[in-house]
Amino acid sequence: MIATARPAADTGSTAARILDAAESLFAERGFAGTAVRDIAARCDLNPASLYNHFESKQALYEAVLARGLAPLIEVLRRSAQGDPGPLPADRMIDDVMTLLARTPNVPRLIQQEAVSGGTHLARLVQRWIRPLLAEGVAAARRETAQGWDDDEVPLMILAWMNLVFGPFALAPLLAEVFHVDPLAPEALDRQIRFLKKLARRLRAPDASPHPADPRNPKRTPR
Amino acid sequence: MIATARPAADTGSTAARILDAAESLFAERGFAGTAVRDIAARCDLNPASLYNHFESKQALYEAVLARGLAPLIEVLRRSAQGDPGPLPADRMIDDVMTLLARTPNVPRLIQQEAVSGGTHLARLVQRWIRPLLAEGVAAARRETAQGWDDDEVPLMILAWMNLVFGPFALAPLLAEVFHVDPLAPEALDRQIRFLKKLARRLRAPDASPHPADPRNPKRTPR
Amino acid sequence: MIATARPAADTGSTAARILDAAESLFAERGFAGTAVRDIAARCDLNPASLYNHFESKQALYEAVLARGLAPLIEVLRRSAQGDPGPLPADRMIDDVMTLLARTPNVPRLIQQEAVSGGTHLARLVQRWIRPLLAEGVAAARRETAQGWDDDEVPLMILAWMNLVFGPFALAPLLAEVFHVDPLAPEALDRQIRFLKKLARRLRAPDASPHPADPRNPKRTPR
Amino acid sequence: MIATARPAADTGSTAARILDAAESLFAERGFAGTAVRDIAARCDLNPASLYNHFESKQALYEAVLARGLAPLIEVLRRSAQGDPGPLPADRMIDDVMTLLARTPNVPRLIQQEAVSGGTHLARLVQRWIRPLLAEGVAAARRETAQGWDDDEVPLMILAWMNLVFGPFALAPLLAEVFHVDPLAPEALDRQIRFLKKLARRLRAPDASPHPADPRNPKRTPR
DNA sequence: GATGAATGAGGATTCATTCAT
DNA sequence: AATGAATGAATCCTCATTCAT
Repeated sequence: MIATARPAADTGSTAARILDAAESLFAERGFAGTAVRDIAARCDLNPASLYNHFESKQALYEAVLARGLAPLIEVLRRSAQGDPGPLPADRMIDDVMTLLARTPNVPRLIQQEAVSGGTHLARLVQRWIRPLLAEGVAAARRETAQGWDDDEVPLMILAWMNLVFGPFALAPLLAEVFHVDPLAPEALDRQIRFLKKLARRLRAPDASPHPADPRNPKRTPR
Repeated sequence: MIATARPAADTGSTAARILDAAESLFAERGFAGTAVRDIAARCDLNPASLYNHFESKQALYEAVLARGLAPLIEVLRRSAQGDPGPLPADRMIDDVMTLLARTPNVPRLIQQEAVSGGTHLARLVQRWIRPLLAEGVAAARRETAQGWDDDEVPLMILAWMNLVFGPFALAPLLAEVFHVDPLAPEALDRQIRFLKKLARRLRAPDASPHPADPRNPKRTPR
Repeated sequence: MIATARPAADTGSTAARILDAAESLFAERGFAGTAVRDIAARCDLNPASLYNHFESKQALYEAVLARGLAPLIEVLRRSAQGDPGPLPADRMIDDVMTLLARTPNVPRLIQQEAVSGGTHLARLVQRWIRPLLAEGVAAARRETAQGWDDDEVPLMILAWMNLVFGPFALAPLLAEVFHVDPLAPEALDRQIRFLKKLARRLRAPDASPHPADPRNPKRTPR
Repeated sequence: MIATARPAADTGSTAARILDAAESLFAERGFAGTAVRDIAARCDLNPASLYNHFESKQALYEAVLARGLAPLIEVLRRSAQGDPGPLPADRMIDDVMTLLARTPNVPRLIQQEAVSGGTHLARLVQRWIRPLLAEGVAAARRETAQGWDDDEVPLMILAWMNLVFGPFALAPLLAEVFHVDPLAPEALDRQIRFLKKLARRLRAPDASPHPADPRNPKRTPR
């Protein structure tokens, strides 16, 4: 099993309890795979009651996205706008990963939507992904400017999006493969350190790849 | 819309036509979101006919996975076992990306499953992901040995998995954001070149641009 | 058509209305032959509504059996435990037949199950038939002790089971053959009198069968 | 499990194999509960092939009934018409039971139909039950004439029908209850002896154990 | 005579949603 | 705000049957 975070807040309003239940289920099973009845069951509610708080399954889904994505954008914005400091990328990694550690369902929700390309996607992109990417572009330009062409920036953004979201989105798979919880604090710490190291290397100019490649000295022809 | 490849197969056997239709739909909408009726409609078949070829929706789904993943593992294996040559990672990137360009649904299928953590996941991992990772580990160890600790290897594998699958899996999102088909040949070429450059940099020692860099840069109080 | 009794119950709760509809249909057509949709139609309900009251067709079927068989067992028990009196069998026949006259579907349900030997049978036997037979055995032993061996008791029980249930279970056939309703009060009265007479004869020692057997001893002329 | 008889004849024509498979399945599960596909599977045939031999499921069902019932009527007729002998009922019991022992599915088929009262019933009655009863009436009149009123004859016929068919029809139930095969030779022998004893007693005048017996013995107040 | 593939009708059940209470 | 009951649409799947091979 995977740590699901956001544990105590659920004792709040009914709407919040519903959002929590819905978030985890949507993250697990996607929109189509989640039954309203199951959301209701998870917060000890009659399915009908749910409609006192949200107009429809669709509306609930969008509320879940909004609640999950707003803080992410906010963090990105603040992280990008703050005092650049010596290592802006490092701080951004820290900030974003720290946030995602508390809302690990968010990357899964995005991934689900991104893969699906359903009707929601256009809206998702318009309302959330674009602002999110805008922040990313600014940061990326500043950070990885060394040795990267302009038309490589989108690829770099996409790469970082995958590098950052991936470990969260694939958490169920990783848990199954390695039998450890990839969302445990120490695992996340390791991931953060790894990402920083990675960022450092990407910032560097290329290593002269194989000057006199000791690894495979004599290219034996076949 | 996104290029879906495998166009000519439609003229093949009925079973192949069903697999094609199912693959694209499962990739788009996931298992739960795909209706058997829609699969049938997409290959001009009565839903009942489908059951002459596959025992159930579940069995069809697994056949889709098998057909999609077997070549991927095969390519990885061959790419890893072949003559290493001077730049094994480059060749692997070439091989894998070339294959995925022809079967762009496969990464989406994996991503869908990986995120969901459903009942299928355990089987998927056991039968497909583990062999796939095994090949990856071998390659990664050889390639990225310079300057990476042993316990960073799994993270590196995961990172590459995300870097390689990501552009395919998120193709719908990218198409929505950039209004270009990320699976078009030139886009893929650019992606391949980008990944190779990335691999080269990761192979290099750190640029260590900030020699006196303490571990945690979050000094600046907010 | 055959009188189906239990007419007023329709005004009862929805669950009771469903049970009534299901009982008559299961009795008529058996479990497999009965469509949920038909049950729903018979009580002016949407098929889906039915699932608000019973978990499945199977569960509904079992509820029907329970409702029908519990009173039968109860009557048998009371009839057996009561003051034996001079003619216990007669009273038992009265009691059981009177009950069955009000729930004529019950013998048909049992017969359907008994003949089929399906999956339900084992449960039916365990929960209902065994207790039912237990009462029967006690009664039979007391009643028909005269002139019957111990190992004939099970056969006697079975015989009476057939004699008592048969007229109800075969009611549709009898109606078709004789063009009268075998469940009409006067028909049932005649049946009860017949069974009592039969019981009386079975209690007697054998008639010296054919003392000086001319083919047909005393052809009492008609 | 219950002995199903008719073992070797199946090596005959395909049609006979189909009839055998259909007979046992119809007896087990009734008409509605039996799938053509299952009949086909039981005789290692493609469902489509079945239609080379029978026009429809319905036609197959009727062929099964015809094949099963014709011998029964024939035996009854012969048994009734033959030299009456000293104990005509005994010989009839012998004949019928011996036949049914070889075709134990027949009583189950009749019972299934008789209970159901379906569309087939009318035809079944017209073509098979009436002739069958006609023979029965003749025999019954001759045999049990002593001490039975005219209007009791139908009841007597029905009673005997239940007594004779019951043990076969309820075989699955009996097997479940007593954990013995009620169709085993020794069980059938016992049954035959029991029926003969029963017939003898029914032929006798009442034991009239309670000379001053009021109609309703339920005197004892509770 | 046998079969694989195809199909319209119907099977039970689940779905999101509504509404009176 | 909460719920039990109701429902039309849709779910996956099975059915008896047909037909070209």
